[in-house]
Amino acid sequence: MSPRVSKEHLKQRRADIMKAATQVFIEQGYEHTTMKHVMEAANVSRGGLYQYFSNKEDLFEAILEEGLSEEAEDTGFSLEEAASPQWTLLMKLMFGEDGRPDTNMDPLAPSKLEFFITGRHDERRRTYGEKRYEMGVNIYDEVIKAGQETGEFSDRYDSGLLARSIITFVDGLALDHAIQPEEKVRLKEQSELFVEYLKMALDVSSSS
Amino acid sequence: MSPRVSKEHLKQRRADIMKAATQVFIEQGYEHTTMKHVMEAANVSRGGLYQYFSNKEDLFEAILEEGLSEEAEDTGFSLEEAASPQWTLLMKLMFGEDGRPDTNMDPLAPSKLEFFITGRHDERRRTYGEKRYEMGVNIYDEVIKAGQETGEFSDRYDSGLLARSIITFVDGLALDHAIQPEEKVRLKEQSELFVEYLKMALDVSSSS
Amino acid sequence: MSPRVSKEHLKQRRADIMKAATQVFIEQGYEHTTMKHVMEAANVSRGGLYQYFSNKEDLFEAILEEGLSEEAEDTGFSLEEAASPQWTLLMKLMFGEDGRPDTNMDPLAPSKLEFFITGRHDERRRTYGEKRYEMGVNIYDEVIKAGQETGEFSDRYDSGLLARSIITFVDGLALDHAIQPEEKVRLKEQSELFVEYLKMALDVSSSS
Amino acid sequence: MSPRVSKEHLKQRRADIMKAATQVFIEQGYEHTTMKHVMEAANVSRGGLYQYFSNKEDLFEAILEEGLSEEAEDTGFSLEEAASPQWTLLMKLMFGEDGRPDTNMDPLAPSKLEFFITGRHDERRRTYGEKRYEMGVNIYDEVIKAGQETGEFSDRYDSGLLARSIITFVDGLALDHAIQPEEKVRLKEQSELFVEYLKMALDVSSSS
DNA sequence: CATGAATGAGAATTCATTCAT
DNA sequence: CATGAATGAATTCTCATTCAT
Repeated sequence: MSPRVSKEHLKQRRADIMKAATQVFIEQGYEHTTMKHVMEAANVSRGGLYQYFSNKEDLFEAILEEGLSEEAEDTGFSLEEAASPQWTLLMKLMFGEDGRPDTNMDPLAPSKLEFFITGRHDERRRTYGEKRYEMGVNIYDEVIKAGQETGEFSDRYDSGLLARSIITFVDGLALDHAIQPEEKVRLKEQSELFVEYLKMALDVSSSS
Repeated sequence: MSPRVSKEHLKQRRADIMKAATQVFIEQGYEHTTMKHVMEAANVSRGGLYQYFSNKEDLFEAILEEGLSEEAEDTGFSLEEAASPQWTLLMKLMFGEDGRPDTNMDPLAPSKLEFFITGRHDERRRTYGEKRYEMGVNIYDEVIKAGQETGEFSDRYDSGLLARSIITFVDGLALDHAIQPEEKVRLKEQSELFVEYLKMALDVSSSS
Repeated sequence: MSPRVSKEHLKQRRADIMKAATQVFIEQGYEHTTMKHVMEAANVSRGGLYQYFSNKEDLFEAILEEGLSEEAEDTGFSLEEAASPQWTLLMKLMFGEDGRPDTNMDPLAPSKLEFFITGRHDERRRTYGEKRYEMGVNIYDEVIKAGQETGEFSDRYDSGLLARSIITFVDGLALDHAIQPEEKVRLKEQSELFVEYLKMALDVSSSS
Repeated sequence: MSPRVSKEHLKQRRADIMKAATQVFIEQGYEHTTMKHVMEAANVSRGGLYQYFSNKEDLFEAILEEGLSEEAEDTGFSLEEAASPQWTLLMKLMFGEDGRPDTNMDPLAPSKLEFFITGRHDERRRTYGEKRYEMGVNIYDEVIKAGQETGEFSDRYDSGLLARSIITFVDGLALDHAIQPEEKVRLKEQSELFVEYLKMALDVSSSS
């Protein structure tokens, strides 16, 4: 009656496939990745792969969701550090735990962009993309709003709009970096510049 | 046996195909457009199409180039309006002839992003993309540098970096707008906000 | 190490699977039914299913056999009602216990037709189909022959041929009904008409 | 401007493919025939085949339609032979030009049955099947009705019902013959018997 | 030059069946 | 016996590109 292979094992297998697939997506991009690539990278048979994911889209979305929940964990953590100023929070949100602009980018980002951009005419994908966009906006919006309420930030600009501009910046950077080599885009410097933009818009003192 | 069809005619035919193809690319996106779509839209036979463009990539690049030269014309025009302040020029560069943020976007932009992003692992396409990026940076760079030299702009920030941040913003906006409906992205407001960022960074007085 | 599960239990399980499978076959047809459908309907694991039936064909044949033996029981019963005229018997054979044309059809009939017709090039299936056909012919043949011998029926036509024409009619009706809605085929009326044909051919007085 | 290959050639190619496909369908049946079989039999490449027929269903329907129009031609011919009694017409309709029961059957008939029976849950196919059934009924109905009006036939039974019984018989015979060898079904004799049924039902004198 | 039929590589997906646990 | 993960053969369909006419 009990399953031959433990639930753990199943989860593990699934996770393994996703891990291998992630690598493939990073290397080949979303469109150019075929299920065969994944099969080979994950060392699964065709049928085996389809047992876990019913198609490429499904597989990719699973990877996206995973990324999301990981982020959420990280973020959740951050938000608990209650006392810290909203500005610190904002920086952590944008640049990860150390809150400093750096040279790292999510290596899957280009494929994500691909996924959403090539699927922009697909109802399902579009909706999904919008949901994600909204979530992204909301996270930043809340932090900014909080800062504006406590007076830490100027409320000269609408928090939602500022939040959107952050997303725009992040997406634009991901896009450019997907195509240009790092040194052309100047990832870190641009990030620093954008932080300056934000400081000015929020009246955050430079010393922060 | 002189050519049956004049060079003019050929040029015209080519232009017609490009025009029709542009529409198709706008509607279907780059990846999802097939040569058949183009054939039908342009009313050319398969062979005919391949006579003018040896493949889809070639066709799309021709359209890109055309767009570039048109822009260049526009820009060239602007640059001749010598006396105007660089700020005005900058705005015209970003938002077109009237120099004001608006709701319009290049309708082909999403497909362009697609083209470069799905082709990021292709040597040829990548190089081409880099060239375009560089050109974009240069145009903005020059205007900003000019403004900084005349003292119209503060030189607190590196002109190349500022130029890049404009590109990042424009690309990010195009990307988000490709996926989200206009009202979610708030195209115009974001543009206005970004202009504020720039004003602050360049010390341009708000009255401009 | 006595068997953990009683023979009874096994039989029951088998019967349950067959019952569930029958439903599936009725709803989906033979070809379109997959073992997965059956698994789910019967609440058996894949392996479990294959323990009882080594493949889809096997499973379907089991169902067919069951149907046959049930019919045989019914028929056997009928035959024991010795005194009744052969005509009554014939009608019971064709239309069930009440011996009257009606609107009911074996809901599995379409799938049976499918089974035999798609498998007509398969040696095994073909042989099986022939056996069944022969059995069907024989049953009717015997009754008609009996009637002819007692003088109840005219012997103008060969009993085997008449028997075959009954099968042809029944099969034809099943086939048409499988595809057409009842009202198009006029199941009951056609049956009544066919009974008239038979009466005429057998010289059975209309009052019967 | 003018097509390289004449329209004739095209039509010919299409006809050739259909002819080859018909053979394959006859030999393998509808379900078991794959596009690859057809490709090989017709000596077309995959793409070539799909240029003419967008899938197996489409191909088969084309063959069906062709058969229909051929029949219609034949029938049209028959109907013009005005003076002949309706009975003769009826026999020609059932058994072809010579109007006599024989041993021939449409070799594609089994596949047709397959097509409709396996597709009985498909909206499109079902509708198509119903249309064909109706057409078949109508043809017989009209002839019978005509005969009844001129008094050539008894009008004891409803012409529509008689027409249906003919279809039922024809379908039943096709079905049984698809599975049984000819000698088991006794094609010719059954046909003769059915003609007797009809004669009795229509009061057609035996000498006809 | 133009035409469009033909090609065929490749991608996705489905399912019956096996087999280690 | 039971389980269900794994397998892989088979099939459908798409499309960029070529090439004979």
